Amino acid sequence: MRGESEDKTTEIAQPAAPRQTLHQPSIKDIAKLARVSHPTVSRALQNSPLVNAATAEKIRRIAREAGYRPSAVARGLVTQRTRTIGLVVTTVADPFTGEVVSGIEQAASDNGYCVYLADSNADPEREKKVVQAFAEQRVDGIIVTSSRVGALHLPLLSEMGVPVVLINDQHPGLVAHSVLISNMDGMHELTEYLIALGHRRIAYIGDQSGYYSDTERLDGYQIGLAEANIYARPEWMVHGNGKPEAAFRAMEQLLALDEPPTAVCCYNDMTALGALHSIHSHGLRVPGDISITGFDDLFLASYTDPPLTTIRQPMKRMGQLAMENLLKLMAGDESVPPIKIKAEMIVRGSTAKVRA
Amino acid sequence: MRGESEDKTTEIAQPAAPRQTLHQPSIKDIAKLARVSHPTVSRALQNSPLVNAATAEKIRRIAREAGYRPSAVARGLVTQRTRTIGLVVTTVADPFTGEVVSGIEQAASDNGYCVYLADSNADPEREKKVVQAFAEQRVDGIIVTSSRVGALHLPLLSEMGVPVVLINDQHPGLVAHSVLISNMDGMHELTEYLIALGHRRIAYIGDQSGYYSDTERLDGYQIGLAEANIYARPEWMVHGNGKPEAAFRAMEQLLALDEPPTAVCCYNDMTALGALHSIHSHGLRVPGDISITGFDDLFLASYTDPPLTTIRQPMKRMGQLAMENLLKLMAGDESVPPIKIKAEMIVRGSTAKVRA
DNA sequence: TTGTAGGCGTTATCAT
DNA sequence: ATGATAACGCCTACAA
Repeated sequence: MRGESEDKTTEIAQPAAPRQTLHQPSIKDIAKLARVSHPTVSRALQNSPLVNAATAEKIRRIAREAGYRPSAVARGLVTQRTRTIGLVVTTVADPFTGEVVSGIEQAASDNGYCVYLADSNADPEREKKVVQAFAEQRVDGIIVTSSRVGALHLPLLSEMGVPVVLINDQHPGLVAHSVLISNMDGMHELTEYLIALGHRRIAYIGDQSGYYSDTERLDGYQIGLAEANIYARPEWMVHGNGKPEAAFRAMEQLLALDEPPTAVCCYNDMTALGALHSIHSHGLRVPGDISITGFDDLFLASYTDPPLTTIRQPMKRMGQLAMENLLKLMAGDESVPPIKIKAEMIVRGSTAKVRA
Repeated sequence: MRGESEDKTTEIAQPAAPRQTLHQPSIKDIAKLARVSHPTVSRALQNSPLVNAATAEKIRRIAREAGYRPSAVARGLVTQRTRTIGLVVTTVADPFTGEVVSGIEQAASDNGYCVYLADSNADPEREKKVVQAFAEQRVDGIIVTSSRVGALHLPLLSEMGVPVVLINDQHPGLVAHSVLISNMDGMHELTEYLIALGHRRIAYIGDQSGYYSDTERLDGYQIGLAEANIYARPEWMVHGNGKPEAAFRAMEQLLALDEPPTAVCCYNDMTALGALHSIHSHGLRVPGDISITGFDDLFLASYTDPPLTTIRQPMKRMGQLAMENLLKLMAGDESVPPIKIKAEMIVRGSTAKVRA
């Protein structure tokens, strides 16, 4: 039961007490309750050693009882650091991105950062808008995942003067601090594996052309073939867009060839999903008639029929690593190296020896 | 080519120009450049009619050229509105949640709101922490999706004094403004459909017990059976946890029965995925030997083998609706009704007439 | 150990 | 139509 008449000091003509709707209490309210000055409250709440232990404890108790929450916006204004990062993705409604975001969020939260999420929908205009929004929110850093338009706005990004980390960017080379998977090695390994299984007619269903990850994976595929002295016939290399529907159509093309491939490397698991569908719809069997490989090791790669041989990307971990890199950068560490993730092949049921 | 020597007015002994690292320009910098006062800049940038059209245009031009971005944090401090919402999910790395988040983000962004994303990992402690973080960020509103712990912290939420919208909450009834799917109707429809196909031994693989959506779906299933005068044998009703692994085990139980079911209603698509796996591993066929139904209509439901008969939840749309409701609430509209989404059955290949 | 006095970058309320 | 001036809630000197 604290007294009600304690504000004698400021009692003189309080100009009709603005009668606020009793919002969150401010630091001054707590100070008044604890009969100390606001700076003391501030110090106590930050566990500063410069404040008497007993009063500090008392202040903390009072603050707790009053449900006091320091305003991050006021703090941000004075400290010029918001402890906030911006995260821009092409779309969260994508299993790969979802995992990455989850890893980032966790690492951010563990380190006292809040994350703004923005979905660009792969639309350059939208991406531009969200970056500007982040600038206005005065985020301390930015992470961009799998951007297909990143290059366009890197000037805009750098102009903000905050560190930027890119994950699997499709137009790399412009920003130093990124996290990426070794696309070439991964696809190379898959191709070698298929060749070891006796395959000779091996096709590749890619992403849209012009993207970095597709180019790298295609390289890995071509190198694999070249090393085995197999001529990579142009009609073996077709394009999808990273989603099943387009991959379905691409696979149809391959099946229509005079000599269809006995194995198909797909740009990613989603592409493999579409390819599987096409093959099944022709009454053919995987891996009996055709072997299929994916890339990513999405959750669903274990649950396709048959389960996919693929390359694992540690998506959650990649998110964490990106955030950790960003933390270092925000702390002023200049020597943050880009991170290259090693590809790991996961062999499952979608690949087998070529039919005799 | 603007002159370099134009700040005559303030040239007198600028105290050694703090030599800031040339951060973002402030409204005062723009004011100085435009030779007006900051309030005028503020007005011009808000397209206030109270400012001369010509000078307004000039100010806007200068601001643009200087790359000026008004600080949302300073604005938030004075206006007491951050145009920011908090979004707490159990995990983004879940296709269902991903879609919902995407819908929310889009609607938020379209209305000038930024969204904080927090991943509670289904951990009550974490969920509590993120809500507190949101409180400190002074978000204008909060959306919680599929919370399994929501009930625990609703007091905490309401204490913040901002509107809260729940999506498919597992402990409803405590907050008025939510978006949810008609679980019972959906599962009822599926059950009726299976019965119409001649099935009599129909099982149900649920979520963990105690959750609202599971209870409702179980109800729909039981009512469906009851209406057909089929006794729902207790051993037909088993529990998973919404994920494939647990569903696999649950399905194993069902297959071990003396009289295994000829059809199985699964709590959701993920559960159906596990059930499919189990059935296939026994050399049985879907729908030849057993019919299977899912719930959600995730992307992958079209790509299982066979594709799943299921109930569509318009996830993205639900996210949009939730955000739109929140916008109304934040605007002070008291009469925002809860939204109940109608279930829509999608018939695909995983269901067929019972074997003769 | 504590209190007083700025100031962070806006918007809002007065004047003029 | 524009300019002073005062908040907003906090932190950081500096003073006591």
